[in-house]
Amino acid sequence: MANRRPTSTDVAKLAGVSRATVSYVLNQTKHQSIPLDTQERVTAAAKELGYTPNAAAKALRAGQSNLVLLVVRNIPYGRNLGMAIDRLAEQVAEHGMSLVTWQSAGEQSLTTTLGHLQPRMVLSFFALDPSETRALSVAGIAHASQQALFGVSSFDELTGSLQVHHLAERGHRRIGHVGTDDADLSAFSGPRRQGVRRGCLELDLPTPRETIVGVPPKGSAAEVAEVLRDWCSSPEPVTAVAAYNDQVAALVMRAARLVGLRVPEDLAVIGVDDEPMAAQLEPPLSTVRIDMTLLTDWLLAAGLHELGQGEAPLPVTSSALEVLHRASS
Amino acid sequence: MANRRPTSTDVAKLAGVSRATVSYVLNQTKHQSIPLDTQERVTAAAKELGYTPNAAAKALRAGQSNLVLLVVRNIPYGRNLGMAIDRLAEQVAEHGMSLVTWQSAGEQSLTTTLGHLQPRMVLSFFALDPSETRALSVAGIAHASQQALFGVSSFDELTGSLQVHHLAERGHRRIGHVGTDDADLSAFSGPRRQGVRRGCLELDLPTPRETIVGVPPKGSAAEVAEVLRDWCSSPEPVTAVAAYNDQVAALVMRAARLVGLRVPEDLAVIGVDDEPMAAQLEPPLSTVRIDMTLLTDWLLAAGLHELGQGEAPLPVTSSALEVLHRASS
DNA sequence: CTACTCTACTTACACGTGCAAGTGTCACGT
DNA sequence: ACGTGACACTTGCACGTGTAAGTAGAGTAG
Repeated sequence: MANRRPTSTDVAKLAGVSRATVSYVLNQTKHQSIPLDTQERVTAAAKELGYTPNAAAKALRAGQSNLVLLVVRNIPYGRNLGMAIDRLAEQVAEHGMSLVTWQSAGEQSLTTTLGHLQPRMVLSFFALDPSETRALSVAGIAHASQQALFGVSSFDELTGSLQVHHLAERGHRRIGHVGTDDADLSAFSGPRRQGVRRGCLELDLPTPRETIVGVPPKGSAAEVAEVLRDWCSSPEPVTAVAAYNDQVAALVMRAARLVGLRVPEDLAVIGVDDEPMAAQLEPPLSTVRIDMTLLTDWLLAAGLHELGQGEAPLPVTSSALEVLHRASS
Repeated sequence: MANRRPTSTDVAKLAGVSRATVSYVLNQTKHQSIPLDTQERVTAAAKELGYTPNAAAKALRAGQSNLVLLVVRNIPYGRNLGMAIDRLAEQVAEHGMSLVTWQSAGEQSLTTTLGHLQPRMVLSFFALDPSETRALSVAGIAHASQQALFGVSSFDELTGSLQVHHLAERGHRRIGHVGTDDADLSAFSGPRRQGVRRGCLELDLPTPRETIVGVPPKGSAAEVAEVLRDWCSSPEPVTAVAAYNDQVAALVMRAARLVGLRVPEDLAVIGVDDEPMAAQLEPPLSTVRIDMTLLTDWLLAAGLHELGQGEAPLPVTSSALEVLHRASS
């Protein structure tokens, strides 16, 4: 008892009341009348001891915690996602809960963390494993993922399609897609490539040329240069490239310089993400900006709806995406 | 009982043993001998019901949780930090715990989250508020921060100093520092600027010129161009710029182009962070790479030491920093 | 004087877990 | 026949909390 954290029993003793009274005062239980001076005695005692309720005991008693877990991947997210998380944390706090983030590494299982954490709600940017989803529903944890937002064809597919539509508007017909095979990014890279294909189909453009490169620092400009040389010297040369993201797009621009292609005259380039540095490239990079706050708002609303709070949110559709036209296209 | 998650009591009933036996089997308690067939019966029952122990009850009983909280800021961290977090999560898992991340937004108080989460250990990249530190020690939560690593003069101060040393080696004497006043980054921007000053002192260089700019997209190349024009047209012109980070450095390079300064001939530029795009800029950007994994390793070791596990780690000092010389300097 | 209501509490239980201490059974040595 | 010890369990408590149900005392109405 020398140095353990104070419990509500300690507060009760100090205030000269029973533990139940302490609980009623601190939780402001409605149907229980407590005179003001007692309330003050209790709160004073709590403050003096620096009492904070034990979260584990609270959660055990309540049968649920006050935690919201946001699941992300090791993606090169920049300030955009960071700000969206801040906003999400604030909104979660307004509901009396706390937001923490879990980043899935390769072999780590979400299940273990869920066991340790026992959150009330899980939000994720991508679809979880079936086994994980099952674990969630067994445990009675609300769950919302971006996947649900657009059904099978994910949000990322739209970005690819938008890239193509933009390039086509600028008069391009033969499109190349530079994707990536990075394992962490597979949830995004597949749909984005698919979106480029779909965009070409929608606009009656020829099937896009495609290649794969590692996201920097894995991929090198030299290997991309090789591909560009091939694409642009063919009888029907590629005149525009839709890249997996801004980093790959930067790599493509650098490769173009190596090969002697001018951007955008000989080759237009567009990325995805609007990373802060994209506008500082030479030439400044056109890109598709994803409004993360719309996505996180949707995620939270969907999660709350599953908890029985609030309406089911309307689909966000394309309002979360915006093509930023800069000098590279 | 229709649809609640199974408890160890349910497992016990199904296996035809007492709850204690279940506990002994599942926790593999050493000093308790249980015949193999009973063990199998219990594990089979647990699997059949999909039993996972209730984290809250476990934490309550044990007096501590299995969670490690990593506190970060809304910083434009790229893949570097992401990979370091992955690694950290793995190491934490080896100690039977789970890692979650908390991102501090402006007004959010860490204390509330700590109350909801009750982690066993808190790791942070920067110094916490005194009130937060106090809350941690009252609650008996181990805590390690990068601040402790270098005492008052933080790690980030070294980056600034290294930038100057590199530029001086390349023959530059009049250095300019382009910092930032972004509130989220104040923990880093102050020390880095201080480091640049210290570097100049150490090498007997003139006091560096200094300016402040918003990190993109807040800051614009035009305003930086204004400053550069001033710096480079003075009788003792600035010939090299140490930028707060790569994003600001990119802004500086763009501004240089606007003013007609060639990089690196007229103006050398170096950043910090080695963001993936830095190498794709024109010219490729010199930068100071921070080895995040060394930092997170240190953090974890320090935290474990506070928990009474393992030795106190040795200071990392400068081995975590590396100047990457590219074409911009 | 009795019955009843209202206030201001207190008592007591339940949440699910880990583990110390206890219990019954059997084999073995003397 | 009688300890003795090993085995294979079970019983029961404690962790800190929220809250339903109970209660003592004061006040009020009949």
